[in-house]
Amino acid sequence: MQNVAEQIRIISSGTVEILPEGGLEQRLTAAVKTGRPLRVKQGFDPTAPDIHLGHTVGLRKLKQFQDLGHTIVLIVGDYTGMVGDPSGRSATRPRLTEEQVEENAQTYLRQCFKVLDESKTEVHKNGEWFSKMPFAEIMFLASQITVSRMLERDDFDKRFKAEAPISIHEMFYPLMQAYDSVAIKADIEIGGTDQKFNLLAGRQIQEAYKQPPQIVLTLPILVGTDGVQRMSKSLGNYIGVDDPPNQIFGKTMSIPDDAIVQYFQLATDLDPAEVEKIQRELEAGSVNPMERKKDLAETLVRMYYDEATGSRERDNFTQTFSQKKRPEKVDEVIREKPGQRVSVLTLAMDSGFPKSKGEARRMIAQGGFYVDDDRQSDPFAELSTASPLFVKYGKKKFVIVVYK
RNA sequence: GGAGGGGUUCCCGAGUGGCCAAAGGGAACAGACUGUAAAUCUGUCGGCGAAGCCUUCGGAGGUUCGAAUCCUCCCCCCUCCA
Repeated sequence: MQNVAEQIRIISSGTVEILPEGGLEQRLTAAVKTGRPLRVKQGFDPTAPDIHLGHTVGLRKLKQFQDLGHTIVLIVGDYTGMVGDPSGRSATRPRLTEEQVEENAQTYLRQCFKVLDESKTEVHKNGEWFSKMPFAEIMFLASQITVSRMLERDDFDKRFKAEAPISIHEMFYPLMQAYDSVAIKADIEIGGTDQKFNLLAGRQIQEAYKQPPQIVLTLPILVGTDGVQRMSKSLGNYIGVDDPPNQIFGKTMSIPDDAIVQYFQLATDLDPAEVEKIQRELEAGSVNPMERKKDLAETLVRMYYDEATGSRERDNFTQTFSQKKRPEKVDEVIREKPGQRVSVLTLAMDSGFPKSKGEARRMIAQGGFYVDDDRQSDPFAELSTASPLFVKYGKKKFVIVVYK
């Protein structure tokens, strides 16, 4: 295990807050002295099984802990998932079946292990303890926190002031998450800044159970591809670690230029000094943001695939969108068609892209439909079906239609 | 239990008898431009066709020449009082 100062340097990089001050140093010192690694916890809801770059901010922090020899404990919130973290608009979530939870958890974990080392990760479902918890215990838990304290939590506070409904069971969410820390004897829990309240509740509940309160470490929230709202699956502005390489590359290219630096900071392993350099370049306008964004996109593809794929996607993107040439790989569809000719409109439909004929007509009318690199603006023009037709529908959709 | 408010096209949200396939915004998509699937500007944005027609405004009925708009019943959501 490395010396304490070095560990602190690594761990605290990129964090927003570490509470309480000095607590981390104490724990690490004790860990080094006794040779007992720290238990570092993070939980997740099994409701949305796809992890995206936003999640990787935390996961990459966990990986750092792991590399320093500490133990990572992931909590699958099958019971907390029944409540749903009350941050969204809907207070209650549909209850998932056990199989769904299991399936989501497996998918989720598989993706987590694109970042974390599976062999050094401990995984628990919180149903392990909550399914057996007697009511008396629940009452004890609930007695540890007051309503007014609960109302300090940002979203409760807002909803309370707005006279929006807050269900009692929602207030159990922080308590449950807190109890998870008791159950697994967490030394540290990490989460996004939005998790601060829940993380601190963990400290309080651990004390009630006569455990040393965990260190709380918060991390910045990554913005989504829209550059405004937090990255989330439900907002549809996410880049998933399971996305195919061209998607990771393309979606990254679609983030606003302003977000480039933040992505480098939070989603890649690029040295902070390098990131600063990029920031200065961009601010000074001495570099084309597109180039830096391509660097970013390539880096991300490399992280979740490999080096060759990264540079291949870069070339492919440049070729397809800057030079408007055909992409490297184009799928083929085969259609039955008697006779030698098809109308442009039929071909558009046969490409499989339009949701309706109206949409296809619009696309053609707007000049977004190409066959063999020629723009087709007349839906009734006829084309020969003798050879395969290379179809470009809009700017991102390509296919080769073969008639037989 | 009582009183009141509400359910509109992907989302938010206007519309209270015909001019409504339904304002406005967002998202999305296309085009132009460009240094990008950035930004900006313009356009499109229920379905099928040439004009026109068909389906849509929580559900089922009804009034009317005509309803998202009025009536009846039902379902769901929210707020307040108790």
